[in-house]
Amino acid sequence: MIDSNIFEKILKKRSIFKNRDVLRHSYTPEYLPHRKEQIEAIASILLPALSGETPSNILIYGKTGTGKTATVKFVGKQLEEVSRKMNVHCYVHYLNCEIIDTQYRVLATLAKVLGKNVPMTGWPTDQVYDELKDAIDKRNQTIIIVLDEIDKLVRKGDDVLYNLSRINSELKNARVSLIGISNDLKFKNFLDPRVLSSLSEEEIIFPPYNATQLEDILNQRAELAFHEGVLDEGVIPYCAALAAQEHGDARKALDLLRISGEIAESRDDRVVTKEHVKEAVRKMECDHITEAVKTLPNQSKLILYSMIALYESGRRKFTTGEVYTVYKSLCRKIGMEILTQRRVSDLISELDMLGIINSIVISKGRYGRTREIKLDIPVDVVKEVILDDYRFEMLRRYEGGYLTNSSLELFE
DNA sequence: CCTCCACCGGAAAGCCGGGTCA
DNA sequence: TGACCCGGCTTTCCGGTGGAGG
Repeated sequence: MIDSNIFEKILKKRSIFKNRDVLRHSYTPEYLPHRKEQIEAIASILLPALSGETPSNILIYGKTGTGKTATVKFVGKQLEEVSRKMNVHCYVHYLNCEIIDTQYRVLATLAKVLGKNVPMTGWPTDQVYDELKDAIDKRNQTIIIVLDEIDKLVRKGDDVLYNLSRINSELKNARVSLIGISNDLKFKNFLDPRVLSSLSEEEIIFPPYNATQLEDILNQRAELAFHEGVLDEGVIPYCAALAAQEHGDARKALDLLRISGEIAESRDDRVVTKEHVKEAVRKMECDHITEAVKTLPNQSKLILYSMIALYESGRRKFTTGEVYTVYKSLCRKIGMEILTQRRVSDLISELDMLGIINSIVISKGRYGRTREIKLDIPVDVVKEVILDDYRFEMLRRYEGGYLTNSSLELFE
């Protein structure tokens, strides 16, 4: 065929996405479907900011992908817009505490944003605090500080929250109010009661989206993200249904849609179908597991590897004891320290919690009570991930032979 | 109905690296 | 700087247990 005009080829390839960034979580859309109630609630709490009063602090809860961050950013943007028109000094500063995760960094970052020159390390904390106070108080303004993933901050002590929550009493001209966002309801328990009561003057809960709501969200984004007609009908409801089954996680739904599109694109398909979505689900699961396995501690990796060894010798179910015997012999072969069975048992339950393996405690009557372990993961992928670790390089030498010699006969 | 297997899983103490404070 | 503390990981010890087989 001579239809090999290079531009035509590229154009064809481009035919799926109009703008794929719309499907990323960093994107804040023009309007947020099904969050009217929360938007209005936040807006009415922040309203006093426009008339020079201090808005109440807000604590926001909700699982991942329920639109907390997007909503807050959205309302914040609108507030800044109006205040500019009204000639009021009112600013919203957003911090993600997963990245900025210590008292010092929070204060320093804020001070920097407000135009102070504070080094990111080195100063005593209270000096930074004073600088920050100074920066805030230099004119009549309202500063709203958004602390996303605030639970991450609390784990390392709640001094910042304590300081920030009473900063108002030390200011003459300016006002500060806080918005904390968390997906962990339990984090309140770790908080000093005084901080908690000041922080949670208002509480707003973001419920998970249901399938129909997710569908609306996806439709809205898909219109911007995809060229017309590339989505097979049923793709969006399918993605929505899958995500709704989990936690009503919009982030997941969007990921699903984007990855489906990417898969279709990479195969030069013109239309995204349900099949692509199914493929995307598989890919996401696989990526998730690979990631989890990569970050596993060494001992857990070796335990998992022992299970894979058993699996490859044809076994589909195994007990703690069997895994332990194989594990011990592998430890000896590669000269790793051998943990006790008690500990290994704990590590096995950890693997179970992570969803890498499936285990249940069953009783086999006379033959004891034990955990029955099953692997339902892409074994060869996981195996490669483990062997990729340089510390397990030497395991490759035993490939295929590890069970025939010493360990297998142990449980004959 | 009792036994007894092969492990479960709680409690507590030890070890270790890192951080804090006088 | 050394005494001390903290939290995570691991070991030790041990009581507990569902159900096949007698």
